[in-house]
Amino acid sequence: MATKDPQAPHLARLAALIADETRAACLLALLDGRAWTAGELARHAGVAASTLSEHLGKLVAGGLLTEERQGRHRYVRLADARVAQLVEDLAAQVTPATAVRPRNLRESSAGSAMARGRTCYDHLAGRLGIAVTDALTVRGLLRQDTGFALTDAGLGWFDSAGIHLERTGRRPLARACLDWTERRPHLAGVAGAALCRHALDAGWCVRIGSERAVKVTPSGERALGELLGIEAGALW
Amino acid sequence: MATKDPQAPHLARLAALIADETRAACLLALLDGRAWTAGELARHAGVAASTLSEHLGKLVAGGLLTEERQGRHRYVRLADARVAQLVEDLAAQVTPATAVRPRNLRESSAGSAMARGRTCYDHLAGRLGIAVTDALTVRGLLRQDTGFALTDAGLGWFDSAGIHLERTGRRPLARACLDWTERRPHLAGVAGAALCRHALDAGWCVRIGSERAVKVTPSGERALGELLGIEAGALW
DNA sequence: GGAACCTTTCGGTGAGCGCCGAAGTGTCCG
DNA sequence: CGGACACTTCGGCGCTCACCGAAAGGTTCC
Repeated sequence: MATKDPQAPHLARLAALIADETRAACLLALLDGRAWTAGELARHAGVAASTLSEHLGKLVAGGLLTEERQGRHRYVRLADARVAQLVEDLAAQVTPATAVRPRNLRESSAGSAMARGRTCYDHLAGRLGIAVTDALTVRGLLRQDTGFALTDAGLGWFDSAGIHLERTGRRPLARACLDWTERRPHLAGVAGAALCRHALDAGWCVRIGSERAVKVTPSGERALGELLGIEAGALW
Repeated sequence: MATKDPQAPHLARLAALIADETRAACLLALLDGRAWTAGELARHAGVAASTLSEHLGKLVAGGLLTEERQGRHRYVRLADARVAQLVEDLAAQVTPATAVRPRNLRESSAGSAMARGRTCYDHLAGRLGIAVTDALTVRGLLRQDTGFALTDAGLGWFDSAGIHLERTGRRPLARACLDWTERRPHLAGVAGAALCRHALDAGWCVRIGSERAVKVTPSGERALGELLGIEAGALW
């Protein structure tokens, strides 16, 4: 019959971009939301620079990455929030099935820093992200029982905290993103991104090293306690 | 360095399952939410039965499909709503980039029936799905401006319409699913599934042939008009 | 201009995988 | 019991693609 859905080739091509271990490692690394150079990614993935260059060509051509050339460097980042969401969703689908266990102390401590707090593209994740999401929920600022949306009180909270929510085109104000360490949804979307940016700008938390992991500062603990009633214990 | 994210191999393996055109065609066909036999899928995809058998083995082993043997038939369906969502999300990512245009009259009329109304795994999609979602929104039953969630009035509406919403484990009551013909979100999740099931049970709409497409019946037009104020014109 | 550096292009190699047809297993039905 | 049917297993073929090293193209800095 060979009817086949006309979407099938396109779907397969998109999945094929992610179906290579080296490219997958690049996409996961780029989930930190920042731009990496081709060389950094090559070292991270453990392949020759020439090999990685070809991979980047495919990912850019496929629309998953955007590039920005600066001098002799090629900076590359995830194309947009939709791509980030896609990679997150795929990663979340995979984690429950085959639990990722650390094999040595180094991985273990790096893993626990990631589990404590990290960025997930442009919003907060890990126990930190969950703590914030839960605090918003119990205070009636975020509604999770019938879906996932900010309440009117929630809009007011962002306003009074001085965090501006730009109602841009298609991106939803609030969206659930499945946390792959906590296995529960945390806040993403415009509000999640704005909150994360504010947290970094205001020094509530800082990045650890050059990875995705973040840690809460003393002033951040104070701010989260005052604004959301989060106790320091919830962040460990 | 060869550090690499430990998730990378798993992510790549999952994507590889979808990265084959024949398997992608199967997954898209199975988006109708029903169980297909191996033979049906082989004919649909245009490959030998032996080839398809191997594909099904991989998809089942990978957790994307579940199988149910009945006599000499092997029935197979999407494993759960999460898998369906994943396939939908990938398909939605692909469609905007390369617009799928019908090439002949047959595809075109089949396409327009699909565009008018169809099921998307277990909920309504196409102009029908959008019309329902919009009607819920303008009546204050569904909130889309700050996320995507039913309102308290919305819970009451479902109750008074006699549609029971089972608050099961992890699945959200309401979730946005991007419609790939309308390019806008429609209602998915527990509420979307319950509404679709009720619409089929109550004869509001019926399936066309053996595909995903559905059409609204005269009694369905009446019911949608009375319960949600949807005019018949919005369904064409 | 020359040296160091990042990236890209190119040829060649090897492994993986989708495909088929033929043969085998199991089920249903007359 | 025997034939039709649905599916699976197996061997073999051919293509795709990730990988590398060597060489070339640009950029920056001295």
